[in-house]
Amino acid sequence: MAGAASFEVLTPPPVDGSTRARRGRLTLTHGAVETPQFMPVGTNATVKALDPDDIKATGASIILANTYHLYLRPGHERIARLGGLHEFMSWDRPILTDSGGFQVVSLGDLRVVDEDGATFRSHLDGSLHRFTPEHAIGVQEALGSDVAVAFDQPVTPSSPRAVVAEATSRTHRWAERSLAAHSRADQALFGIVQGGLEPDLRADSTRFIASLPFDGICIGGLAGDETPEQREAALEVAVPLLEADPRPRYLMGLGSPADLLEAVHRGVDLFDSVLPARVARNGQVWVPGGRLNLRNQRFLDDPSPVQEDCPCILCTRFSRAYVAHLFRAKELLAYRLATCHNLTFTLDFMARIRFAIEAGTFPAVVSELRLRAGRMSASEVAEKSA
RNA sequence: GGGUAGGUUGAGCAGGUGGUGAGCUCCGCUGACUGUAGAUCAGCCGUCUUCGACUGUGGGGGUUCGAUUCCCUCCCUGCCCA
Repeated sequence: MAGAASFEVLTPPPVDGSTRARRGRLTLTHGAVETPQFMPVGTNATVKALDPDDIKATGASIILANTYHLYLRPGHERIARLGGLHEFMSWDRPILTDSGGFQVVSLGDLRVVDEDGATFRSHLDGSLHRFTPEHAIGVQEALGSDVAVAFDQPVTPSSPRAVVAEATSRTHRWAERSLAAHSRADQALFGIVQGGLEPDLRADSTRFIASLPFDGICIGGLAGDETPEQREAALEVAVPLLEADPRPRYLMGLGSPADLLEAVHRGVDLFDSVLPARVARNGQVWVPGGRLNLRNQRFLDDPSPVQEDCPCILCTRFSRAYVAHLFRAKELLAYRLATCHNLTFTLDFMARIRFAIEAGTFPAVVSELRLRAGRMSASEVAEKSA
């Protein structure tokens, strides 16, 4: 193992099997991350609309940046010359870089995958760029993130079994190459499990990735077009195989409070997603029990805060009416305020989860947390807990 | 007063020189968003009994089988000249 990360389970799951939720601490070069934890996404070395003080105020202890985007612009070598990613973006806490693997699926027609790597046509100017596992690791070492991630080939969860099988086995070969290419001693390296929604492929992939000396295990290829039930089933295949594994489990790409809760319940430690920030920029905010669309007419005359007990700048200083006005006027402050709120809500939700795990009350309060997250209706929660 | 260009669904426009104008962009309404090609996208946006029907091109009148189009008249607006 690279040795740049240590993970300690502070509160293991209860022996009665009522939950796999666990409380841990991941220590990285730039600081400790209390788990379960959510990582806001800052693809272009910025969490859109926020400055570093804003990000800290949300409670974030680690953020995610993107290898592919920063390679294209402004260039990883330039960032290295300028002192590395932390210095460049003035963020002194941990950073995890995604390898660019996600762009293999998200860029769709702009890329071609072969055994050696992926060729992208830049979404910025159409130029051609080649990503291999070795290159993705080299770029991440230049960026100097706390955690680098192996280059993988995710596929849409609903893909045919043959497609999933091929991408998964290729991801395994790329995992070994990523490990072999990695040399930076102050940077951890996580490997990525694939396997789609096929239980046997998911299990095989989990065993294979776990057999390699990574510092953490990413569960990839989800947060796509699968249903929550399918996703949870995939987790119930993968996580038990990692039960005795000493490393953190990171479910890539999840997002909504309800999804985070269900995944923690099934043993996941780390998350990232653009969802809270994107939803915020598009005018909607999370509140206990659901979400509000601030562009709705009814908020124009609403003097109340978005959420009574929220410590964020939006809720403590402004009314729903004000931010509703800002969204209509397309004022830049709207995006900042709403993003601050949704990230604060998400990170506060994770803090509540951690508190409950520590207190040993997590199984007892899952229903209450589901209600807060807004996935189930009040009656559904009552029914489930009855 | 004379000349001239115009008056199209909340706003701004397109189109239409005799054969059924509901087309665009804003605005407005609602929804979606999950390892960010996203401060984006989608649906709706005259009325109704909504797989359809009706109404609508400044007002009134005329010609015609049929008028947004041609004729008369009036009203309103911009610009130019007095």
